[in-house]
Amino acid sequence: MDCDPSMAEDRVAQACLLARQILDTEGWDAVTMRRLAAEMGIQAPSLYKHLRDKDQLKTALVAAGIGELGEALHAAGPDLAGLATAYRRWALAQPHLYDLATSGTLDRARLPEGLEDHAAQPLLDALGDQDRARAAWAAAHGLATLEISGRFPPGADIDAAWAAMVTAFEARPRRSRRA
Amino acid sequence: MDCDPSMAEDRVAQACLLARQILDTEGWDAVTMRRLAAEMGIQAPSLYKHLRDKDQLKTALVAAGIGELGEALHAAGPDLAGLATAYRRWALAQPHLYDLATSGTLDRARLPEGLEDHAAQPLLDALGDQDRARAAWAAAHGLATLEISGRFPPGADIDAAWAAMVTAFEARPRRSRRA
DNA sequence: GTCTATAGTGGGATAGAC
DNA sequence: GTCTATCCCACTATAGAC
Repeated sequence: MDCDPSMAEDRVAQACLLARQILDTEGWDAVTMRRLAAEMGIQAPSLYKHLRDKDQLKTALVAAGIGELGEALHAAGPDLAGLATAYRRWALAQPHLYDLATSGTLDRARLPEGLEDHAAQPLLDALGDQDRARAAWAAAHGLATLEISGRFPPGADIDAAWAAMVTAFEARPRRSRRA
Repeated sequence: MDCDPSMAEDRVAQACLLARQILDTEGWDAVTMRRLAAEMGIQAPSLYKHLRDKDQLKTALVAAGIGELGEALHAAGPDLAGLATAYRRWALAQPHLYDLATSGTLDRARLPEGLEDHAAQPLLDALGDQDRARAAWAAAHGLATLEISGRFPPGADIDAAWAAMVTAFEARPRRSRRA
């Protein structure tokens, strides 16, 4: 299942797009089957003729989020500073989808094969090896989530924190990267 | 309000300790007013003679979490590697409390004054300036949350990712730290 | 494919008697 | 400070008629 707008006459795609809309503006808790149905002009139980359960919807949104974030990174160019900016910008532009896609457990079996790897590829290319790439990904994720949830203290210079993260990971590690 | 065990005859402290216990073993969703009351041997409505609402309980647990994490960092010694290890160990030892204390919005007005600053002090000392300290804190937070929620791919070397983070932040930045 | 009706579950919180 | 009785809310999901 996906949320392709081109097939919006399909009830499934319609529900998915609507869910995305509600998610973006009000968060996942606001996405209920009753509300989806109401806004589609049908009764809630009728949704279950099209969707197996609510989790199917969630999975589709998570996949869309990971995919879009990956596209943003692929479009950003190879240097770490640009990747960080792209990552941050995408996360802040749709904070609820970012949270949904990156928090909590992930049922990899229900996601498209290779989706995560493809999204992470630009970071791997920029950092040189898996371990540094994972550390940098985690750093970006930490900064993004803390910024989204307003966890930095009121006067904090968040731009500078992102810049410090980029600086830290730009320096080559002591031992040369694996051949 | 706090969760001091020494005053466990107090209903408030009793509820708080019990909540902590349930949180640690089953997560925040398992902490319900009904269940707390049941395990205390009273009826749910009676809880509201002692607690204003459920959020009061949550705030106390969040404060306890931040405080304990801070203690772990203060006990760890000054070097970044040791701090990272202490951070990771504490987070993994009580993942549910860690999540509760670090995810979602934080109502600073209801937290003890200076609690966060005190907890963050060791990182500030180790990193030299606020921006690097915030970046490193975010990196540790990202690694911890991703590890707790099982977000790293099955074969990932998580130890190595933590080590790469420490290495990245150990190098001094290009410009000398502010005098 | 839609409807009505409803099951089943869970939650937070309040009123008022004792 | 405890109780009983309840209210309110919300949700996912199913059964069966049309």
